[in-house]
Amino acid sequence: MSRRVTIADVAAAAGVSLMTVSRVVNNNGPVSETTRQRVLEVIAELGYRPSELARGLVTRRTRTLGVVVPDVSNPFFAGILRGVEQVAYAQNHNVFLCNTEESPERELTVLQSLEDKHVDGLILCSSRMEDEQLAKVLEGFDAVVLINRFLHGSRVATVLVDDQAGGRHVVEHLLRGGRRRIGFLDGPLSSQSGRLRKAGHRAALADAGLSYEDVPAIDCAPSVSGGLEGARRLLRQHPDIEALVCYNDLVAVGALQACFSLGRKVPSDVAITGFDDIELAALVHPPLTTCRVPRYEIGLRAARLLMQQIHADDEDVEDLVVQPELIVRASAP
Amino acid sequence: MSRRVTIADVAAAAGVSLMTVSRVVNNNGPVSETTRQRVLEVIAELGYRPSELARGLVTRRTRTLGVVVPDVSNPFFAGILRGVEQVAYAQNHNVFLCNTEESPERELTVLQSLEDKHVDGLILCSSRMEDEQLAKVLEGFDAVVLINRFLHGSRVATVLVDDQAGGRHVVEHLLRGGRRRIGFLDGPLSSQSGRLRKAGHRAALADAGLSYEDVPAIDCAPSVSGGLEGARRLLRQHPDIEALVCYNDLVAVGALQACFSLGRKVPSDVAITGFDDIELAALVHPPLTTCRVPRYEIGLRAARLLMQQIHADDEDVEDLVVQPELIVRASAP
DNA sequence: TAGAATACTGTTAGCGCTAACACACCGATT
DNA sequence: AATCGGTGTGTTAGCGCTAACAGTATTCTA
Repeated sequence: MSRRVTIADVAAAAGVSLMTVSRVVNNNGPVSETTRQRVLEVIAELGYRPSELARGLVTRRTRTLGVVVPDVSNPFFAGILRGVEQVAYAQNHNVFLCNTEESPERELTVLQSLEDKHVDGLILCSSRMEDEQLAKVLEGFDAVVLINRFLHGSRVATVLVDDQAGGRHVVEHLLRGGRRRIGFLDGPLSSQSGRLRKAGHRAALADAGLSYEDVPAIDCAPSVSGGLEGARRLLRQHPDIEALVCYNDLVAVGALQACFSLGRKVPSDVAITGFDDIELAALVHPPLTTCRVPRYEIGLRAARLLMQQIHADDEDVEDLVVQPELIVRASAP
Repeated sequence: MSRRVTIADVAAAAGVSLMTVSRVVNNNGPVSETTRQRVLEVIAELGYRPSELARGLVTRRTRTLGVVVPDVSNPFFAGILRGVEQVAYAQNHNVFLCNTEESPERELTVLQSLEDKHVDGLILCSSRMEDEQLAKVLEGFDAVVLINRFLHGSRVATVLVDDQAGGRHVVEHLLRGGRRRIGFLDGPLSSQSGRLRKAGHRAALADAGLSYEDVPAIDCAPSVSGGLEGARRLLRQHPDIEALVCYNDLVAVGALQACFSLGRKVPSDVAITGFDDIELAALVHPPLTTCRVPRYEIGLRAARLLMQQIHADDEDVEDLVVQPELIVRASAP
């Protein structure tokens, strides 16, 4: 790479001062039409492009966002990231991506490095840090949006999924289909989403005059094998189950495999529902009825919220709750 | 955000010059042990962190990489990205992610913006740009690694998948299993990977004394529906087919569905193979025999190659060919 | 026609940092 | 005693850019 063309080169070649070039480039301040044309010509000729580094140092705007996720190769976060990058691109910003790999130490490290790089804003997904430490680190940023993480006692914009409504949709759908004896594969106890979805299940049952007390329910790992084992146990303990509500699509795929190995037909013997609507959900046999969490849209809206904060003068902070959508397929028609 | 602590604040508080602080921070140049300790104390007390922006401007190193992919939400690219970020993190670099959404114009735009941001190196996946234009744009970067794209007549480091070997593995495996009458769902004609895999198929058949001429083969879209349609047509035209070799796992899933709807048992009537080993491959029924493309590892190795270039003085450029691995599952035992 | 407003351009300073050099001080060498 | 080389520190300049102010020349107002 030969030396980059600088604003000084352009100024010299066009026979004007640095500021005149700067004014043309940034399109602010008055410049006569003839001068502007001459400068633009020289710029095109030399292929001048302003250094964002130097610019950022003086303007304190880097046109740069940070996105921190546990793991990009998780389709959920990849979808969010794509949404964020879409908005960033449309507004001439670039996106730093950082994986935390679920480690709070790494999370802290990457947040600091993003601060050192002077990002204009930060989108932090599913933070695993303690409230107090998180609040402190976030002070280093001008604009922040949290996704899937509520920070108590702090005015930070937040985007959340309405898991409770999603849980309710799923159960109501099964009840409408005439299934009364419903079993639950609840996923890991530690999951906040799981607890919220469970609350939604309970509410739907209560509305239908059913109690949650004697309902067959079991925790399981949020994976295919977790669903397989869990469903086997549940179906053996409660052979009268007509439907299985699963924590997410992976668990539901496991449940599907369990039904297959136990000779239970899906959906005629047992209906199955998942959650998230990952690609896989539509591709297994039978395809899964599930609750779609609009990950791309979450990314879009979080990024828009962030850009709003970046450009706004006031400190007002908006929150957002995204509604999941019931997707009916053959596993629970 | 209150004003950041600068090196001047530290220098003043410690009663030394800026350079002494700089020397302590960067651990270069001689500093007496007592001074070093005092400076370190002040740094810790004030919470000073050097501005990467200012540093980058003068050192011409931003500790920043760019990764350009068609679409992060494609698991293949997400896996690569994760590998790259892993290496970057380990070496204190940050990663700019850019999606091109398959648009050459957008690709050009993001490449320019990465140049403007002074990235130390670039990893470009599956570039859709013309050779000539690409070569020109890449001149703006000190270090470049291309993934899944060969650039003729230019010395650019490249990481490629050995698709031909992969294609060969798959067919050889089927032949070993005694299947002689093999059908091919070749994917889109435009795919370079597809052509290479096809060459591998042909070589394996030739080695077994079989000609490729009268072999049932058909192009199809690289998707589930493409595979479904293609397999239906192929199986109807050639009812004696014992195995289907599919362009990728999605096509294979479609083929699986086609066999199911035609009442052909997999693998007893028809064996099926995919390519890529996406998550889905292990989760359908029966699970797919496929060829694993190690996307995470590709990311790792591309990033290491890039870091090597960044730190090396010479202009030497290494290439890399990654071997796909045959994964045998129930769809073609 | 004086004075003010406007349009255009230039100069200066500085964002936060480090490279390069300058300098003072020490003990060791000739 | 003069010279050398090392060690620790400071000073200066400048990376590439823009904010803020300072001119000019021109036009407008009363």
